[in-house]
Amino acid sequence: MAEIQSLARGLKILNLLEHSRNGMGTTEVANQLSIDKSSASRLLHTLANYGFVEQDEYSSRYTLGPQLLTLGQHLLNRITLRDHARPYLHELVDKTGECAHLAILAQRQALYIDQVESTAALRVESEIGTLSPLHCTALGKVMLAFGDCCMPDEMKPFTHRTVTDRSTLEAQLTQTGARGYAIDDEEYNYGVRCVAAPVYDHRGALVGAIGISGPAGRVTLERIDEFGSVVKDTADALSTRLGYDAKLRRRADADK
Amino acid sequence: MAEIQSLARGLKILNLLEHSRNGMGTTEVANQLSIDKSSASRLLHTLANYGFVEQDEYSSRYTLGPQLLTLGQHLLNRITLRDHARPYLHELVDKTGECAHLAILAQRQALYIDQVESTAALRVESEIGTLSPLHCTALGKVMLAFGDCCMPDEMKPFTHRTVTDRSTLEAQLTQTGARGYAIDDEEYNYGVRCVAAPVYDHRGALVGAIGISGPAGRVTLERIDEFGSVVKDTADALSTRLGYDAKLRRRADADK
DNA sequence: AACAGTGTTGTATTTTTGGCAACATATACA
DNA sequence: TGTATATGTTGCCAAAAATACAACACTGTT
Repeated sequence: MAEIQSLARGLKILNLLEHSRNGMGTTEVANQLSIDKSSASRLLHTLANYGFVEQDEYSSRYTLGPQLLTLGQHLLNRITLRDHARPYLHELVDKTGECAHLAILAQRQALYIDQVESTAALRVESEIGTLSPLHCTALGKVMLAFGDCCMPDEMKPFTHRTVTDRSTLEAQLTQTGARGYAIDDEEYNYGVRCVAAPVYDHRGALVGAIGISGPAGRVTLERIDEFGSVVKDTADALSTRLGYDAKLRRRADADK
Repeated sequence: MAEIQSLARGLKILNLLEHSRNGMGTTEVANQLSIDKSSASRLLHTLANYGFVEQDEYSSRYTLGPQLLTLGQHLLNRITLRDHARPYLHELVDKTGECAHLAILAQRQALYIDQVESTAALRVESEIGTLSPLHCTALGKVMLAFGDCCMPDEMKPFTHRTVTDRSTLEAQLTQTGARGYAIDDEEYNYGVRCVAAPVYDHRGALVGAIGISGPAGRVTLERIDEFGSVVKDTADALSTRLGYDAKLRRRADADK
C-alpha cells in the first residue's frame, strides 16, 4: 500500500485549494502541508503545466484550474443515476436489513428504476418499472416535498391510513422537508412502512429518491427515526457522489 | 522549469482516462505512457486513495473518480462569465485592434456586460449595460442563430442596411450557423461593422457571445472572414475554458 | 492442463526529489 | 526614502523516494 509521495502531495494541494476562497500562495500551501516552500513551488508548477491549477498573473496566487472542469464534466456524461445508486442501495440493505429502492419522477408519479432485495424471508417486493402515486408513498412524498412538481390532482385512497386530504398532506410535506426524509406509514400497502430521502444531482436539482420498505413489524414507529437518519445519510452520500455540493443547495435556497 | 515526474505521470494518467470509454487497466496505462506496470499500479493506487480515480471492484479497471467531479463542480461555482471572458476580450483587441464586447441574452435583447477598448483613436464605444436589438447586431444574431430564443416580433430599421424582412434574416442566420460567426454590416450604426461568435458553457448551452466592432474603413468586407475566424477561435477557446466539451455539442446536435 | 493475460508486491539501484540556502521581488512601516 | 518582513523562485547536494526488474497470484482461454 505504498503511496507515491509526490503525487499524493499534488493531490492534497488540489484538495486544499478547493477549500480556499481566493486561492492560495506557495508559502501558504507549504505551511498547510508541512512541506518546504520549494517543494510546494515545484509541485504547483507541475500542476499548472497540466492545467490542474493556475496561477494568477499578478497576485501569483494559485487556484484550481480548468482541466478539473474538463475532467469532471467528462465524468458527468458517463454517469447514470442507476449505476451510481446501486452500491448505496446495497448499503441501505446492509444497514437496515430491508429492501431498498430507487425512484425518479415520471409522469407525475414515482417510477421505480432499481431495487436491491433484502435477504429476510419476509420482505416487501415491488417491481422495477412500476409507477406509484406520490401522495401515499415515501419515495413520492420526497418528490413532492423536495422537488418542484405540483400537487397531485386526485388523492386516491389505498388503505384506511392513506392521506386524502390536501391540507393534511401539505402539513406532512413541510414536516418531511424539515427532517429531511419522508415516511409512508401503511398508506399504500397494509403492513408496509417506507422511509425515503431525496437525491440531488451536481446542479442541486432533485433527480430522484432512495428509500427502504419493510414490514411494519420490523420497521416500527419507535425505530422509524433511526431508519430515517440512515436513509438520509445514505441519500446525502449518493448526492455527493453525483457531484452535489451542499453549498450549492444553500445558495439555491437563499435565492428564493 | 523542473517538473515533478511522478506527479506529472499521475496527471497524465487522468488525462488518459478521460479519453477511454470503459476505463483502462494497469497494463494499458503503463503501455500508453511507456512506464512500467508496477509504477502504473502504484500511481493508480495513490490516485485512488484520494478519489481521483476508482477501480471497478470486479473488472479491476480504473476510471476517473468522483473527486474530480467535486473539484470541478466547486470550480464552477466560482466562475462568472464576465471574469473569464475578460482575458479573451483582451486577446481579441490584441489580435484585431478593434474594441471587443461580451453580451448575454436578456429580455430578448443583447445585453452588453463587458467591453475592452482598443487603443485606436477612432473606435466604437458602447456602454456596458446597454440592451441592443437582436436582428441587426452581430452579437444579437449569434443569439438567434445559436441560441434557442425565438425570432423578434418587430424588426425596427436603424440604417438603410438594417434587415427588416424575416425571410432575409432567416437566410442570414442559417449562413451564420454554417460558418460559426455572425456579421453586422452597418445594420445598426452607420460606418460600423461587427463580428461575433457564440460562447457555450459546460453544459453546451449558449451563455453569450463575444465579438468585435470597428469602423467600416478598417473592418472591410474583404477582411471580414479573417476577423470572423479570429473571433470564432477566441470564442471557442473561451467556451473550452468554461468547461465546454466539443463532443457534448455534437451529441446534442445528434439528438435533434 | 498448459498458457497468455491480467494486477499486485518485494527488492536493489539510481534517479528524482526535497530541504537548505541564497536570490529576487513585492509590500509594509517608520 | 530607506529598512524590514513578506512573498515566490532557483541551485545545489545529500538522501530518500520512485523506478524497473522480477517473481507472484489470479483469471480465463485454447
